[in-house]
Amino acid sequence: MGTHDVLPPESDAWIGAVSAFAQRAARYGYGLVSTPLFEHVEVFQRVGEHTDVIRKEMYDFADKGGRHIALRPEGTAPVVRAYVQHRPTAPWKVWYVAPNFRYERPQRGRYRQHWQLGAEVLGVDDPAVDVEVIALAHGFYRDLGLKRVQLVVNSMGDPSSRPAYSDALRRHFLHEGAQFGDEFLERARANPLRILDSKRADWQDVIDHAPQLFDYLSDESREHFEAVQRGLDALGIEHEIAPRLVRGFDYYTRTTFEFVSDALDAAQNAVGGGGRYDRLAEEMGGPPTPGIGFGMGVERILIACESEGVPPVAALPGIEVFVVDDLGDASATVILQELRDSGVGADRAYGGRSVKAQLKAANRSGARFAVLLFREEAGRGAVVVRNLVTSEQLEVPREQIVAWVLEHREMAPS
RNA sequence: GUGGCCGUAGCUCAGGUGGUUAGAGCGCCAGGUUGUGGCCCUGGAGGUCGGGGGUUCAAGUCCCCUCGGUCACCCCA
Repeated sequence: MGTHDVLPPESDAWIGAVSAFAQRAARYGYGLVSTPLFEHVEVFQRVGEHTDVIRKEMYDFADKGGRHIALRPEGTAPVVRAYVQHRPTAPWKVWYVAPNFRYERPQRGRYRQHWQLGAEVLGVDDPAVDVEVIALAHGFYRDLGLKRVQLVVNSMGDPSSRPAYSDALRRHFLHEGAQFGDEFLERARANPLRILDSKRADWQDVIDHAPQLFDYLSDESREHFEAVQRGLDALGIEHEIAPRLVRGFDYYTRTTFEFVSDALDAAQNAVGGGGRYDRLAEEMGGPPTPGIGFGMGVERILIACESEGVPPVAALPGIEVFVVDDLGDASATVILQELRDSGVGADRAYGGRSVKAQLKAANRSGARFAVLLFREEAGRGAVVVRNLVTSEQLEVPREQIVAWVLEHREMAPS
């Protein structure tokens, strides 16, 4: 099916990555937005009829009411739809973590269902927000400890400058690429920008000699792009200008960017990307509203983290105490609840197994202490505490066990 | 959508040219202490050999179909 499950303990890395992003996004004033897993297909068709995502990767179907539904293939369109629908006051700064679906053959770093972390800002045209959004993504990669992630940026121009460039490109490709067959010519006619980012070796020569987008930028777009670059420079964020970076969606205007990792193998090396989409809200029936955002693939980020040897760590309590029960009454249950209520990670074995087997489980749990409940000590109102690291053992009054653990949990390295 | 490789115990894998009860390591469970883990020793559980069909006296081993996984192309997160 091209889907996959995420199980413990690997899922700890997911919690680590998602919470790191949530923390950073919150520091920038972004709130969480959650949109449905599916939308009317029209919502996604705004991303561009000539894109692969729409042409061949849409996971769509008819529901029982005959509606044409599509599972979300990307994160921006639903967020813009929600903006148009609810009209929150600008600037609207939101982040999300959500599954995306694309009907394509899976391979390493590419899945039919994959998760994206992302952020969007609507209602602001200021290049400062372009810089902020890029800095947010950049900072997140740094939080994770990724060092082999590079930023590439480009400007797609605005609606006033794009048509002239598009025409020039089309003329170039139709003239120089006649030998490449129908697919090339069709793309050249319909959307010549789509050819620019092709990785096909036999097309490269013609692409290399294509007209440059920079030569067609309007003054406004040029100034905007330069302001973005100045902002990145001021933050010390290294970036490379990639004149042929056009990205996979047709809605982009002006700033586009992509983060690539050389820790990932060749083709699937993008760990995040995004750009400005100043016309999208209007195309969805809302007021003219500039917007910018990005999406990052969680699975790819985790592959990159693994490759760089920096797996994200979840800030969650581990098991500190393991209760070994030789009484068979409710004592273990009560002590466990007291410990857990007090903020202590505590676990037990089930099924009335032998003390030996329970201690084996205690050892496996990683707990530093075992609390053993025996009839003899219980008779004088006490329990046995065993340090599983040092094998030291002592008796502690039953009613003092939680206090004892709270007092000793920070001590002794385990 | 196109192409390559692969599918044997929970995991990683052995199982020349088809031939009696399909194996190993790790993991799991139990015992070696009457109430005690990690090391060690002993034993045990666990497998429709992905599924279906076919060839054959006989198939995990050959053929076909199918499902699944994986990698690559296109392109992207």
